[in-house]
Amino acid sequence: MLTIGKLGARAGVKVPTIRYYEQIGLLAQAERSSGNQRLYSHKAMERLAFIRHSRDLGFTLEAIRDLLSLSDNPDQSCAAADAIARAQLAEVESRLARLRVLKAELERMVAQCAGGRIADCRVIEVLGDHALCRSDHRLVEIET
Amino acid sequence: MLTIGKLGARAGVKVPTIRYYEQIGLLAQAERSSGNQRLYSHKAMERLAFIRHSRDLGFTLEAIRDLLSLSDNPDQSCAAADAIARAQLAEVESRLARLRVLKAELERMVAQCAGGRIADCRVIEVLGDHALCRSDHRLVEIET
DNA sequence: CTAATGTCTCTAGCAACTATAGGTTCAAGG
DNA sequence: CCTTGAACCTATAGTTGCTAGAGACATTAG
Repeated sequence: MLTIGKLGARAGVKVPTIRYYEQIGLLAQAERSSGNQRLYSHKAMERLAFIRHSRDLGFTLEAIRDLLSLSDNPDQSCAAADAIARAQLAEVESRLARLRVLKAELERMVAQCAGGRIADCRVIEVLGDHALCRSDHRLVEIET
Repeated sequence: MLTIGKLGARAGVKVPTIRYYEQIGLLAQAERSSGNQRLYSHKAMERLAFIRHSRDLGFTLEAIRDLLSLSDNPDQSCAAADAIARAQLAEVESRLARLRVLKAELERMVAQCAGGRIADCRVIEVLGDHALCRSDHRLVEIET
């Protein structure tokens, strides 16, 4: 059995984060030692590694909660797990698209800054007037 | 003069968000009507548009605070504004790089799922075992 | 045995909003 | 002129995913 510190070191998760996961019910309440310290089995470590890995891949804790409950029922269809992963992929793709536009805009802003005074600076100008942007990186429509 | 609702509609910012910006001092306290309702000038709208646009481009409120104080003092050098934009660009580039790795990993995961039972599900399996991943996306920070 | 480290609980804080409750003001229809 | 309903007001609490701190108890190395 592992103490919480060793578990954290092994799974790459900070100790308060493990306690937080237990608090929100993502991890079951850990066994306790005679001195009331948490003790973890190898199985608990696998579960934590699963969570850690999913977080690395950008899944929300809510999605991970669903994925965990799926993996606890191995006889169900995996369509639900597949759907969660696909949704995450779509989310990542949309973020990528938006960031690419943003990067182009920032590069343009930086390239055009001639190093003069603020009054001439395109950074301020571009940020103050959306019409000066080449592309529409806005996420929400403006109502007039 | 615009009421807060019209200002929000025009600038594409929700009403509580505008009040929040005032509360944290990003916007000055608005003038009030005889009935104590906030009233905004065209100038206030430009400032809000500047904030909105900067948020769209991924600047934090702290960076925006700096940019605003720069644009309020137009006779300074624009080196500071340029530095903020450059830092933002570097941040965006690193986020892009990380998201590209995630996307590849998610695509691989989803593509391998044969659609059977959870017990055979590649998605669950990969999430549980980082060694099945092609890239070490774990070394990068989680912010996406 | 003692000192250092690890662990415990509890509370509060972070960004950047968003939501709710309970009240006031304003503009338009009858 | 009056009423209705939308828009406004304040204040507080909730969101996500942790992180930090305080003060007390447990364990371990020397």
